[in-house]
Amino acid sequence: MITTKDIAERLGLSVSTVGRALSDDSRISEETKFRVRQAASEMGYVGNRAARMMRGASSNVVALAIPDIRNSFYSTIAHELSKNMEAEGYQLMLSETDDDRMVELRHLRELSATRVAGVIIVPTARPHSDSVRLLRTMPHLQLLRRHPSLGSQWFGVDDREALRRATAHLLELGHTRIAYLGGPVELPTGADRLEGFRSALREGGLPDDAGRAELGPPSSVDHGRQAVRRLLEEPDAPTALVLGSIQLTLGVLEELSEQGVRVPGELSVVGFGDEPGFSWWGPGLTTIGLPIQEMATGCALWMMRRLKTEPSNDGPYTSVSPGSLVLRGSTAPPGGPVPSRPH
Amino acid sequence: MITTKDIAERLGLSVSTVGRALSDDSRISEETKFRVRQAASEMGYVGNRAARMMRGASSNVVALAIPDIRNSFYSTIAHELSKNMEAEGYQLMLSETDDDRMVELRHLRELSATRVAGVIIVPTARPHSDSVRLLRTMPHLQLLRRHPSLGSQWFGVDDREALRRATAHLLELGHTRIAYLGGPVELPTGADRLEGFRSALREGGLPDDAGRAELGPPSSVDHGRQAVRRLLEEPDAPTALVLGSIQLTLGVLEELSEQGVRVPGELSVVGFGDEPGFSWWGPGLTTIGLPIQEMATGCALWMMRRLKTEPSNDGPYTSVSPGSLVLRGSTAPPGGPVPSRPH
DNA sequence: TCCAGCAGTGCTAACGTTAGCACAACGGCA
DNA sequence: TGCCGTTGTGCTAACGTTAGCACTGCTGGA
Repeated sequence: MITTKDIAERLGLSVSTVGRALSDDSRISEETKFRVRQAASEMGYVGNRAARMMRGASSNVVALAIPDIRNSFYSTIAHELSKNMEAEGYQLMLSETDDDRMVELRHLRELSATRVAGVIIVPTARPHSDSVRLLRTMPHLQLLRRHPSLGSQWFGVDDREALRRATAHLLELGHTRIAYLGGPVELPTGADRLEGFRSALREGGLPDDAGRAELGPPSSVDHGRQAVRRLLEEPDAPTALVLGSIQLTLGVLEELSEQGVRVPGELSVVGFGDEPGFSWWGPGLTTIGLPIQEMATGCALWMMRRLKTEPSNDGPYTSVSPGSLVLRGSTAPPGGPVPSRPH
Repeated sequence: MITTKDIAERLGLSVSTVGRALSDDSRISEETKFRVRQAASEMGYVGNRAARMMRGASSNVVALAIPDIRNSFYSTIAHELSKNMEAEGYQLMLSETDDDRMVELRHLRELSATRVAGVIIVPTARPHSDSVRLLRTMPHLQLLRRHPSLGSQWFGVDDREALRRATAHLLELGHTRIAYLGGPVELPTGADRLEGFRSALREGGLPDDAGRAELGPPSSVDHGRQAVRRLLEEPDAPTALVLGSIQLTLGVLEELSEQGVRVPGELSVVGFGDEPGFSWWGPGLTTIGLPIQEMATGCALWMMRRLKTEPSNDGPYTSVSPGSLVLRGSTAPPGGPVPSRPH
């Protein structure tokens, strides 16, 4: 690797002069600057960031710690972050935790050793105490999920309200046997979504046991398939289903397609998220649309500002809207399809 | 940040001893090692990788440079890479090029400055000469697309064969007016896929102008919608359509759904890739399934081996199978649906 | 008794870059 | 002529870590 020393030797200058010429220091003559830049370019010089960091410069890397990049939820976030940060000269480190606290810890250890400038994290259900300790030593921002012992900086969706609205929509259509299928309550988002579902039922004046809630092990496509299969086999099967995760939604849709369940005739369905295929699934999936892009952009901008200015302006919690319910054909009054189909 | 010096001062030792204790040097007494480790843990010491790198250690970061992480093609690759590398203690840097050679160049400059251990890249159509120069200074591996002036290490799909098979399938069903909708020929993959389409037509004994090929600007969902709309409005509209990109496929499916085109009655369709929604689209989408996961794993293993051993064992090109055609309901003889539906 | 060998530790330099200070050469002004 | 400020450059130290070498006691054999 070419260093400033190599350039200095070739031009008969000192490393200081070369360094200053490359950083466009006003004390260096234009002629010298030109010669240095010329030589640097010819020799393919690329500054060593590790050495700069040792002189106190901070790294230009921000890490994104998420469960699984294949989840389009997270890939959208990664994309928005990357785009916004590239413009500012920052790089994105990707850490997949697989929702495993030990993997999360191993990643955070590495990130800490690399002295990343900041971390944007979707924490696991119960992060290891060392993870918490490590995170506290670096600028960090929680995304979607919020763990109490971490910093108060958080960006996310109003999960409770989102599920309340989705459930309320089904109640308005006249459903009284509604099931909810969501992720584990151990996750803050899982708990919030369940609570949104329950509060809608209460507001609708339904008895506590009217709504069935099936909460999962870590959300997965397979779990969605199995859960909906069990649900439909029960004697008093629900007439409507609300979902609380993208992965579960994907599984449920596949299973319903395969089994040929009539939607919304036999079952009304409200999905979670708005993936490419949701609009063309069966009669079109009514779903909870989330403002992922806005959230990710907000996240990126917050982090960029945080890294450029002093950490004094730490505001309180930040949250974005609960998104909006995207109405398509998969929801109707119980039993019958809608009298006059919309759209 | 805590350094070895801080630990040394607290214990009344020298930095050398502390450093050696932490790296489990055999010359240090067990008692000292214990005390050092204890103190390090208490004080929250995390080694500074930048300093280690200055002493010749290589970084533990491998970069993945891809057009867009939102494309599930690439997010699957990122996931597999991340998973395989985490096990070996490597981190993944994500660089989105947006298929823009200048963005690609900016990223490569940063990666070079960070002294990443290696780069796995899906190059843009015509990388900047500086990009080529930079890549040559680091261990790199081309993915999917292959640029001639870069190293010979490549992992990818047999695009030509994949499209040849897909087209042959339509020919076997009796179609004679087949359209191909793919990405720009400037991309090696675009050219290969088009060539596969054409060669199938030739083998089928069709005249050169039998197959219409519509090649796009950078593949996008919108372009897919518009292109298929134009195609169907033409006087001598094709009876079958083969697609050459995931994004285009998504756009085409949306448009066909909206317009209510009867598939496979009016039009037979073969998609590209196998996304979650493809199986439940209309009659089920016949599509070109790609062995993305295997490819990504192979890629990760190659890079890990390359970084651990001397770069002597550089084999020649590596390629994986062209995948397999997933037969579903969207293809049938021209005009009529299949007599006896499979499955 | 003397020295070799060993265990355990410290000193120092080096990695590449940058910032503070020093210094040389020069022109202008009193 | 002497002094000062300016311009352009060099010297040196520092960042945190590690590896080579040196040093100090101590044990054991000749």
